[in-house]
Amino acid sequence: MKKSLADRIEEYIKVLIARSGAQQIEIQRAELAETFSCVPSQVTYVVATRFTEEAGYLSESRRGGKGFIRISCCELDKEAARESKQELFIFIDRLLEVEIISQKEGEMLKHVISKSSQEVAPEQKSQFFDAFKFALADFLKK
Amino acid sequence: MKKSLADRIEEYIKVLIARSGAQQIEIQRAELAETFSCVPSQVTYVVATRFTEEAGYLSESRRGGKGFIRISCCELDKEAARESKQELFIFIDRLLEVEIISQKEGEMLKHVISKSSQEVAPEQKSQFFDAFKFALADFLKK
DNA sequence: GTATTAAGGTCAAAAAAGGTCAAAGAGGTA
DNA sequence: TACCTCTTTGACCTTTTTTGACCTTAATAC
Repeated sequence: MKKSLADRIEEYIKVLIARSGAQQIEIQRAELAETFSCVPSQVTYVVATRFTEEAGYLSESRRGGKGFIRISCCELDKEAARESKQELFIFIDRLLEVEIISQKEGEMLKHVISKSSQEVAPEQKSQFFDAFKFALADFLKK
Repeated sequence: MKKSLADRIEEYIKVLIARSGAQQIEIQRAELAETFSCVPSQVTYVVATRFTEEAGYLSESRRGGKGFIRISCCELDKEAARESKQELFIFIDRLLEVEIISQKEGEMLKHVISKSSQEVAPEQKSQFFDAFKFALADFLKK
């Protein structure tokens, strides 16, 4: 199969990560776009579709002067956190199925969990999600 | 990461604080600007955006002869967390009053917030509560 | 006391990134 | 062919940084 532009950019970024030794790299969106002679939003597309949390990556960015896109290849902590979060979401889905909570409540919980967990330090996320699940179960028991 | 001027000034100030041993330093705005060959207001910008209360700092200043900018690294984490949590709960109460959420939803939120926040590091609790409040507001807007 | 000088503050414009979203294109597949 | 999914593009938006002109306040000199 012929590689698409997106595929080639993805590969390039992966090489950068591998080379860096660290588990984190920073790229300039415009610069990378220049390298591949494409529009900057193409880079955004690649990062959004290929360097997802599901795929084991985390991406952050900053706009303005000396802005950047940081892609980190997450370690065990992050993997554990991902699993705990997923477990929690599955738990919520089950609560929905059996109608212990409403659709709206389920969405609300997922939303606030996702957003607020961003403020929790990586190494504590897993515990955080577990505690949330426990607290939710605990509450509903009553 | 390509550091912006603001980043470098921030770093420099943090080193000054670390070196000083004390939890308070005083800088001359013009002098610092000179060091980094930038306009003085750049220093004001850095102090205003990076050494905020939220970030655990307090800044004061005096104009005129013998003027200075004093930055103290405050130990108000706990107090801030307490306040943020209270603010969040008051927000939830208001949502209850105007019936945007149900009694059950309000209790559920408070319960999971209290329990899960126990897993969040002290210095991040305040941000966590704020983020939760924001996420909740954000969710309900939609 | 008043004038001068030596600080720091404000605010808005310009510049420098990255983000969003929808439309158009490409490639497969029933 | 019709349809669907993934990719590519571009116009427009938001955020963050940098700069500079102008304002305010405090100490000191007269």
